[in-house]
Formats: sequence, structure tokens, C-alpha cells
Amino acid sequence: MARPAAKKRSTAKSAKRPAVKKRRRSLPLYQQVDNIIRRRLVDNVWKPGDALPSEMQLAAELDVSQGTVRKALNDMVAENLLYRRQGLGTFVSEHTERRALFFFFKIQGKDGSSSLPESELLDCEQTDPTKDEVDRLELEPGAKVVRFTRVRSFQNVPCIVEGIALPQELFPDFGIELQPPNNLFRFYQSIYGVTVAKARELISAVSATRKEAGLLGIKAGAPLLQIDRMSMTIDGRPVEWRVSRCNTSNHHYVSERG
Amino acid sequence: MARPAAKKRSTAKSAKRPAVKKRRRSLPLYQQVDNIIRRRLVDNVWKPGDALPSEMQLAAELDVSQGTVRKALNDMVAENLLYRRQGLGTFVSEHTERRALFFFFKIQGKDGSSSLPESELLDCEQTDPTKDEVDRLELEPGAKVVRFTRVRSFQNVPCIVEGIALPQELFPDFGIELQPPNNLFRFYQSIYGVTVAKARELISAVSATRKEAGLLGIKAGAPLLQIDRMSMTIDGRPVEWRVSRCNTSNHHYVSERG
DNA sequence: CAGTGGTCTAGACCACGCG
DNA sequence: GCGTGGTCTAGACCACTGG
Repeated sequence: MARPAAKKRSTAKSAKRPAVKKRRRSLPLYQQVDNIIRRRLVDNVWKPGDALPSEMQLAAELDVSQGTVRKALNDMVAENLLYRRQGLGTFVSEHTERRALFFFFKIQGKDGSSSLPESELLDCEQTDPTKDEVDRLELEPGAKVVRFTRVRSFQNVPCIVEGIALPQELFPDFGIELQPPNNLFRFYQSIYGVTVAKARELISAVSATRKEAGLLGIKAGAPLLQIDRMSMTIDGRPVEWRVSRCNTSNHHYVSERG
Repeated sequence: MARPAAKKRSTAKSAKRPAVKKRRRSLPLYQQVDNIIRRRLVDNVWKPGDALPSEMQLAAELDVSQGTVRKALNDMVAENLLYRRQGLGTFVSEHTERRALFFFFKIQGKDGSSSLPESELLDCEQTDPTKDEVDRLELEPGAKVVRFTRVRSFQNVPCIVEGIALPQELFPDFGIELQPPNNLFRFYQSIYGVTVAKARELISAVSATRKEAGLLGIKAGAPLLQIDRMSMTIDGRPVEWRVSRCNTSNHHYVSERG
């Protein structure tokens, strides 16, 4: 740490160049550390799966104590941005199958079973956005969207119809040279370096249109669960707008608190 | 704290009576502290709204350092069991209107507005449980339930029909001498000392029965959002089984992550 | 074995709320 | 002014992982 023993914090740093501001009416140190690390995640200095430097190294670099770094890291672990493994290090979270399943995909079989459904692409294009898409994805004038729809099935039983819109700016070539795979979030991350960190879902009950009824093998007008989801990056930029309409005869949406 | 300065932890406590086990292949100290405090919450030693002793007092009583108490308390604050106010103290969480609104009641107007709906009781009785109720509420043979149904309205527009079942054991006289008020969780807490700390919801889309359609002023067969919720105490005992069926023409269920 | 994160302590000063 | 929780440091030992 290369710092002299100090009895009083107020004088301890007076002779050092401040890598981190010494907090006169400013943010707490651990939040400044948090912000610095968060910035590096946004900038892909450390990519998903990478190990961060050890707490001691970070503390030395940022000229704070190990405990302060630890508090910042623990906060980010609680947010699911990082994870730690004793004896190994601290790592940047990835969109693994497991994570997708437990963090973002909340549909389960009525027997409690949980698995990612298969997807069948219906159509996919780059095009001009609708007014809603401009609002939701916070698009600049002239910006385009990638828009596609698909049907998702559990054990070959069609169950979900969903429409997805992405800001084309973040996903060049998508929809022209590249087709979307089943696990979208991992695709966004590994191909485009865009990591989804937050999501907000608005859920309601609707009636199946004739077209949806045909795709799902149900009657027109049957009740469907509509999940309208906005996904955002760590710094709050919109990444994806998805509207899923689900036949809940054999599945339901699960929400736990506490 | 009344403890001699100690250079080595392994010998520091050898001459003291252990209020807390000194962790030989046992739980970490802060988890033992957590469990002790949790126990006192379950036993209503400290009731909702009460201030806990200060960190220093707890540390002295339990013969650990203030930092260890702090970690235990912070974990429980993260779980919403406690809250802290700088300069004042640490307090046991209550089921205030605000908390009910933001933690357990996730229905919002489509304009983003959020308020608790009014309730109209339809019927209320103490009776023998159905088989499902025995399962869900983990009832002993011979145990009874309190069961009631109500219609909830936003600005006098009926919107939700819900059926609720409680283990009668936890709520004596309820349904006979006492009628349920609008804010149930606060009622459970203030009258019966039962605090809901956890909930799990299963959500699906269903069709309105003729009876529901009449109550909500919609057509039979219209889509409703069904929320099937189990509520539990801090130590996992079932408190309430509630099935709400909501007209989502003007409202939706909100779920946020990250 | 060395290096990592995990637990625990002790003690400093800061910021807030109240009398 | 005093007591509360909030921040920050320094340093000890524990437990796990890998070579």
C-alpha cells in the first residue's frame, strides 16, 4: 500500500497525489471506487468472464484500503455484476445458460420444472422504427431498428409468440448477415459486447389474435400472458424491447420476494 | 466490550465465557449474530417499529466486535427486515402503507400511478380446509382455516376479485368477531403479531367466469391476470394463500430486476 | 506452497438527529 | 454535546484453490 502509518485520517494523505478524491463534501470513497470499476465494465476494460485484479492490487492502484475496495466489490456482487470465488478471485458476470434461466427467464412449468424453450424465427429485418420504438429505445432521429419475431416451444409444443426490437446502432449487420440464435443475451454480449444488466417487465392478460391462435394451436380469444420487457445496460441505455405473449395453460410466470 | 487487547484471535477468548461459539468448524460469527437477532424478531422480543440496541450495546452483549454486529445488521437491512437511520438507530421494519405498496403490491396504473385499491368484503368464514389449503398452508389434521373473498376497486372501478385463506391457528377470532380491513398485512402484524416477510407468486392468464364478469363489469371469458401468492413469515411458515384475478385493461403487474 | 477472498477485530473520524 | 449509524483504515488469522 506504500502508505505511512497514520493516526489521523485528515492528515494522512496530505502529501500524496490523490488517485481518488479525499472526499470533502464528495461521494464516499467506496462509491468512487464502485464508479471507477463500473466505468471499466462499461468500457469493456474487463470483459465478462475476466478476473479482476486482486483486492490488494486494486487498493494499491486506487490508493485506498483493501476494506474500501472490498465494500465496493461486495456491492457490485449484490447487483449481480460480479461474482467471487474464494481462493480464485473476483470475476465479471456472464450471461450463461444458468444465469439466463434464473435471472431473466421467469417462466416455469406448472410442475416446477425450468428450462429454456427452443425458438423458431418467423421474420427478421432492419427497418425504420415506429413511434413507440423511438420512445422505448430512446432513438435519435434517423436511427434504425432491428426487428424480429419468433415462436418459442417447450418440448415441441408452441407456447410463446414474441416480437423483439433493438437499436440498430448497437447491433450492426444484425438482421442482414447475422440471424438471432436461441440465447439472445449471450449473443448480444459475445458478438456485440453489449451486456444486459437490468430489466423492467409490465405484465397483463390479453386475448390471442387469430394469427397468434394459429401459431400456438389455441382458439382465437384465448387468454395469453403478455410480458412487455425493457432491457438495459449497466448504465441504463435501452438494449432491447421485447413483447412476449404466452399460453399459460401449462406454464406460469414466477416472482419471489424476501 | 471489556476485552483485553489481543494480538492473536486464536487465544483472545480463551478466558471468557462464550456468549457466542468461537467457531471451530461452526458458522461464522456474524451469521450466529444474525441468527440470534432473527430469533428475537420471530419471538417478538423486538416488535415492528422498535429500535434495536445500538451496535456497541449488541456487540458488548454478544461479546463480538462492533464490525461483526454491523455486518449481521446490514445483511438483515438488505433483506428488508430492519432499516437504519443515521443518528437515530436501527429499527424493525413495519408493514406501512408505503412498504405494502412498493414491496408486496405490484399492480400499477398504465400511466405509472401506484395506489392501494379499496376493498369490499363479499364473505368471510371459519371452516374446514380443502385439500389444496391443507397442502399450501401446511395444516395439521383437524386444523381449520379462515377464508374470505373480496372485490378491490381503483377509484370506484372494480378491478380485482380475490380469495384468501389463512391458517385459523394463527388468527383466533378472525372471521367471527373481527372483519378484515383493507391493509391486511398491517392487520396481521398489529393484531396478531404475525409479520409477512417473504412471498412467492405464480402468475398466469385465465378467462373470467360468469360470476367474476358480473363483479368486474366485463364480459364472461375476458382475459384476467391471475396472481397465486403464498406469503410466509421470516422463518418460512405459511401465513396466507391468496388468489387474485385482475382485469388488466387499465393496470398491469410490474417486475423489476437488476 | 503462495495467493486469493472471507472473517474478525480495534480504533479513528465523519455526518446526522436531538436535546 | 452526545450518541447514533456511516466511512475508512490497518492488520490478524481462516479457508479455499491452484500449481
